[in-house]
Parts: sequence; structure tokens; C-alpha cells
Amino acid sequence: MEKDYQNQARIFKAFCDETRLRVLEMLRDGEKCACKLLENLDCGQSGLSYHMKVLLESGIVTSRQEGKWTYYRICPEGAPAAVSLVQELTTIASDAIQCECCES
Amino acid sequence: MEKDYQNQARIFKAFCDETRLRVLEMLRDGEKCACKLLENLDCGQSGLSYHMKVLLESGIVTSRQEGKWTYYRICPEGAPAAVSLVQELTTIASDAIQCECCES
DNA sequence: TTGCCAGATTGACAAATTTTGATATGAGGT
DNA sequence: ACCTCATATCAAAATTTGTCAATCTGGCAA
Repeated sequence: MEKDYQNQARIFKAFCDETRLRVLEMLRDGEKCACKLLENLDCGQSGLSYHMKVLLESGIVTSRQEGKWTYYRICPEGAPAAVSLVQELTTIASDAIQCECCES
Repeated sequence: MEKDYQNQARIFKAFCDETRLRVLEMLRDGEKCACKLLENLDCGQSGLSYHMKVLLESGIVTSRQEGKWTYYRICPEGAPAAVSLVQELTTIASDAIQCECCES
């Protein structure tokens, strides 16, 4: 079973850009449509669209169409999954041992 | 109080690259020296050095010198801090409301 | 159908990140 | 002091990301 590093990396890309962090901050207050997000950001329409795509691909955010509007919100499944993943990635194994490769 | 988005982003850069994810995976099993890490990676010595710097700057990893060797391990303070941060960044506010900007 | 509006997509460019190879630094050992 | 080994640093090239402007698409209403 090969680990899918690219896939894990994709999740965290969500948090690696100022615009996306600002979007997440806004979405914490509830679902927002693209135009509302755009109002409070310093980027163009296509720029927002690009960042929302990255957020969707990370699984941290989901979207929903309503007529010609798109509403975004923090994904109730993806977000906790990301939390567990960082936890997993940074938890030291209980049977962790010292590196013994460079004895003098 | 301006949010330090760049600082938050720097933390998650640690998880956005395959080589760094591999390193973290190895460090979960305990402290390792650079040469040991290098053995199991597909990158050059200077490349590893670069990635370790990114990991150190994220606060997820710390290092220690011993003679001419450098030992790396998951940082017992930084790692849980990252977990809390993702949690914080993705938790929907209790008083979250629907976006009311696009009523038809 | 036509026209308009919200967003998505595309392509060109700029900026940031990653890789690579060469060189520098600094700890030991002789 | 000199040599060697482990790792860091630097600079150039390669790759990836992000931005911007223009264009496309799909929903709605007239």
C-alpha cells in the first residue's frame, strides 16, 4: 500500500496562502456566496475562483449551487479529517527509538 | 490586531511537499540524524538540508547537534500547536449564520 | 430566443518554491 | 596544522503557484 503523499499535501495547500486563510476565516462564520467573499478580499473574480477550487480540492470546503450563485462552507467531513491527519502525521510512535546510525 | 497569515501558512508548508511528508513519517518513529533520513529519500544532500530548514521554520520539527551530526525530531510543542491551529481554522462558529447577500 | 449576471475556465506572465551542483563551514581525528 | 566527513549555504535552472484579463458557460427573466 503506497502512501498518497500528493493527496495529503493537497489537503494542506488549503492553509498555505493568505487569501485562502482569509476565506476560511469568513466561512467559519457560516456559509457564504462567492460575491460576499469577494467583497472582503483583495483579489479579482477569477482569482477567487482559483482559490476556491484549491479549497474544494483539499476537501476542507464544499460548495452548493443555488440558481446562478455558488455558496461555500467548511465541509463537515473534510475539516475534521484534516485535523485527524495533522494529528496522525505528528504523533510520535509509542515505540519510537533513538537513531543508532551514527555511533562514534 | 492583524492576523499573521504568513505565519500560519508557514506552519502548513511543512505538510505540503512529498519529501517533507516522508521525513515526518520517519521522524514519527523517533529522532533521526540527517544521514539516516537521506538514505530513505529520493533527493540530494542539499535538498534535504533545504527541506529540513522548512520543517524547522514551521515549528513542527526541532534539531540538535551532536558532534558533526544533526539530529531531528518532531517538536513536542510545535506539533500539537499545529493540530490546535487546524482545529481552530476549521471550526464553524457556534453563532454561524447563512449568507443573506443574494436574495432573489 | 435574447440579454444579462455569477462564476468557471483559459492562457500569458510574474512570483515563489524546489532541485541541483558547487562551494563553504565547522567538528573531529591524525 | 591538515584532512575528512556531515551538513549548511549559495546561485542558477527547473518547476509549481498565483495573478490578471479575456472569454466561455449556464441559469434566469423578459
